[in-house]
Amino acid sequence: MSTGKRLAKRSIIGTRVAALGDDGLYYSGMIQAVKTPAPFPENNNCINLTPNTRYTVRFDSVKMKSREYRDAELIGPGFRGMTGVRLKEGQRVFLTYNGREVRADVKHHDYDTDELRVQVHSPTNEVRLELKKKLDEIRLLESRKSARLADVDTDFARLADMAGDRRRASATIEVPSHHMQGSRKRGPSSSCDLGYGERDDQMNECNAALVLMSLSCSPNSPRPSAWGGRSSVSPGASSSSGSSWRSGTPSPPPASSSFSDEGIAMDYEEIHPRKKRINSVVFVCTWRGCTYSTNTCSAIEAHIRNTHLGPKKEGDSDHEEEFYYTEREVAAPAPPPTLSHRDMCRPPHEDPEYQRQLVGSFRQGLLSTMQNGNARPISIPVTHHWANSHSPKHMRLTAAGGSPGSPGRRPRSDNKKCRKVYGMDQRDLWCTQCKWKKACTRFGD
DNA sequence: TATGCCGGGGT
DNA sequence: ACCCCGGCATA
Repeated sequence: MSTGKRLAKRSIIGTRVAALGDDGLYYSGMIQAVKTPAPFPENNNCINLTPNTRYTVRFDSVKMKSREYRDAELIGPGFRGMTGVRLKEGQRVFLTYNGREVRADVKHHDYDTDELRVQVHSPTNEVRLELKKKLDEIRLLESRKSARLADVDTDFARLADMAGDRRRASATIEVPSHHMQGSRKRGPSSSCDLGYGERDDQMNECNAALVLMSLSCSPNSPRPSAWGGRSSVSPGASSSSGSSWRSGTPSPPPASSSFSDEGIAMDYEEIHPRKKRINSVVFVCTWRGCTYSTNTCSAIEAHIRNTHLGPKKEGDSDHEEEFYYTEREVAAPAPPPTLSHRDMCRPPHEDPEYQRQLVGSFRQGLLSTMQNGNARPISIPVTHHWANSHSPKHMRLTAAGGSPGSPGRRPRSDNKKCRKVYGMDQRDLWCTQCKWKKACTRFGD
């Protein structure tokens, strides 16, 4: 279950970002690799604040070579926002116009007022209109959903396709929802052996799911045979929504932004037993009946393009391939001792755990200073807001460090919690989670 | 024993 | 999503 405490530590690999090219323009791409320099010893709080982490960015444009960047150089979810960014003339940007995302080119950027003149490529008429926009109204990354919608001319063709063959392929992204639908109860121990036998395709989906499950399980770990068991399957699996089932499913986000203020919090809890260590990524083709997998993104995209989608129209870079593969982290047989936590979590400033620690220490500092009677202004650490509606393609669910021996339950922290701080009589001051007897979100542990 | 919070249930 | 609570683990 998703509680405020249980926060996703997803890998940022696959996150879409924009980065500066040699010509001074920003280009979109995705994080392909993270290089963390020698980890600080025993810094296991996920606040490995080394500034030297390098992110390899693979650009969408084939003309651009992959390059390494520091996090401060990247623009995207988990990295810096648009504030302070200076855009040159000719910069390709995206903005919402008449309720849909449109492409535009920067004509002029006034660095003082952060106002831009942009020329919009309207999908519906050929007239190129110029708009004045504020910097925070524009994005460097296109949102996948809108991009498909905005791309009207190809979209109809695609819709037609969707009705036919290709739709079947997408159907593998969805999840069979029969007996679980509407029920909050966990399913029976095996979701594959009840009511599915008569339908081949559903069976295949189950098999595919099993394959994917086994891909993400360590060979040493117990097989996920007890699917209904307490910790094998996320409770989210019982939801009728397919996308929560397969976190890697690169389907477009249902809403423009699904991020809550509790962080980009997802159910990461107990998708797998906690002890699992994950150290490499494979890209698995999700095309129906295809089991192709490879370890490079470009290879899987080439496979999908060549084998399943067929040649693309020239100049068409809709990244349709992305819909037909998923990224899986594969567990290593032995835990790699060198892997830094940083590789598996978002940049520290975005990590809610880290933020909570900051807030927690801030609050406690505040309390103690108030008790000492010499309160002084304290600046609250603020993380910038990512205005782009784009959500990263691959939300990875990763096991937490978890206490050994007692999986599923974290040791009680000694920190003051709302109950202690405010007392029962000021219960209305408690954080919501405390009120609900959930893990306190106000005072970090 | 008091507290923290997980898991589950109700609306 | 929001709210409630039984019950377990732990300080």
